[in-house]
Amino acid sequence: MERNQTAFVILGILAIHPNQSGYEIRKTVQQTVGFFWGESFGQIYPTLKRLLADGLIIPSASGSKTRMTRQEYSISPSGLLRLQEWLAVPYREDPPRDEFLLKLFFGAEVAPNVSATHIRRFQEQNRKVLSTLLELQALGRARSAHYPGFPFWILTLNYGVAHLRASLEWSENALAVLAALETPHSKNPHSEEDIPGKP
Amino acid sequence: MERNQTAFVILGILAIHPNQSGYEIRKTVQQTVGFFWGESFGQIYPTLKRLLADGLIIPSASGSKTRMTRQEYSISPSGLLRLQEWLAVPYREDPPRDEFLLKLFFGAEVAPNVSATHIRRFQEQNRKVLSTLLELQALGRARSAHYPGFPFWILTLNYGVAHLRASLEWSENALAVLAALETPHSKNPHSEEDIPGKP
DNA sequence: ACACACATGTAATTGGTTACATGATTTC
DNA sequence: GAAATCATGTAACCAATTACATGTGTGT
Repeated sequence: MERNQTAFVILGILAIHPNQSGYEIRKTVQQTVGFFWGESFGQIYPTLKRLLADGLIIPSASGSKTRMTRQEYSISPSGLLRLQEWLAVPYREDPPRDEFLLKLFFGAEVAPNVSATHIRRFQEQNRKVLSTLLELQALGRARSAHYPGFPFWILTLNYGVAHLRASLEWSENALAVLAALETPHSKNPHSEEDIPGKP
Repeated sequence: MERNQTAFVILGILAIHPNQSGYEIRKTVQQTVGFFWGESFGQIYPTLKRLLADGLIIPSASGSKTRMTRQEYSISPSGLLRLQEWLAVPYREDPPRDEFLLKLFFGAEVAPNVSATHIRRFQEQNRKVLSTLLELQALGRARSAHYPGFPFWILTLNYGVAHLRASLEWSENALAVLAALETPHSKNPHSEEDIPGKP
């Protein structure tokens, strides 16, 4: 019945790195799985309470870092079991919704330049994320290679990198197609561009 | 202020192909943008009513197909304007949430085989979708090449195909990595259980 | 003194799925 | 006459975001 995925993100993060506060958990999420998963405080804090009530996490006194008002948590044995249970269940694929592709799909209703603008933004965004992932990869190899989770982290990073590269390659071609749409072959004496469409 | 994306999907679909009922719209959505966008009846029918009340779509008598109880709609001039307006606005990127990657990321908490099972399922699923997209591509070239939207439809299909191929390539490698994890550095059947790399 | 990051929480809203309820038409 | 598909809607529920509210510690 458990649909609240936030609970499992928290459990998983605490399994890797215990003694974290809600604030820290969120930061960790952003820094590790951020490129394919997001969590908001409005979700984290209530879930933390529920996990505590269910005995899946346990409070741990803030040992050292700061003496600020904060509550740290660690995963409990039953929490780990719960996490492992969930990990064994087939992932559910939620209906994808990609607004970028949707706007592109309806591109014929507006000037080609509108779609080109979306694609250029998409390109920039992907380049940015790609560079941070590559940094993460380098950093990870230097810092986390001894963790048991390391091979899995690299796998997800590779996935991200592969998809970002596919996106970037695709967008080069897409921009070329749109440019050809804007300059129809007959009107312009200087243009001999043939449309990319590779077989 | 308009956050309800369903409205724009409907508008866009009706712009391409008028005189469709709610039922048909959903089918069209599935058959065209289905691989990156989903809509449920619970969302479509109320939205249809709202669009009608706002004058963005107009009822059209069911002309021919069947004489069943149904209401067909077409996009109105103001609806088309509204759609074009929306298309010009930068797409918003919703926080991605990929449960498959999340489970893989936490893979060290369970036996490698658990993750391998997820990946194999992922692989199968991707292969299926890839083959339907390739079919769609062929069908599209035969049937819809004369539509003004055609180049844009092809673009989104190409995007899908590129990503699915990236996923499939990645998963081959991922399975190899996991297999290597299960059999620690031993190509030799007579290998002794040796050091799991602790410096 | 001020800004910024740390830190925790609640309330309102919403976008969306799922299940429920109902019935007509076609096809085997 | 049973099953599948066509067809329309509502109600319950829920996960999640956003905005709001409040306060502490650190560095400049």
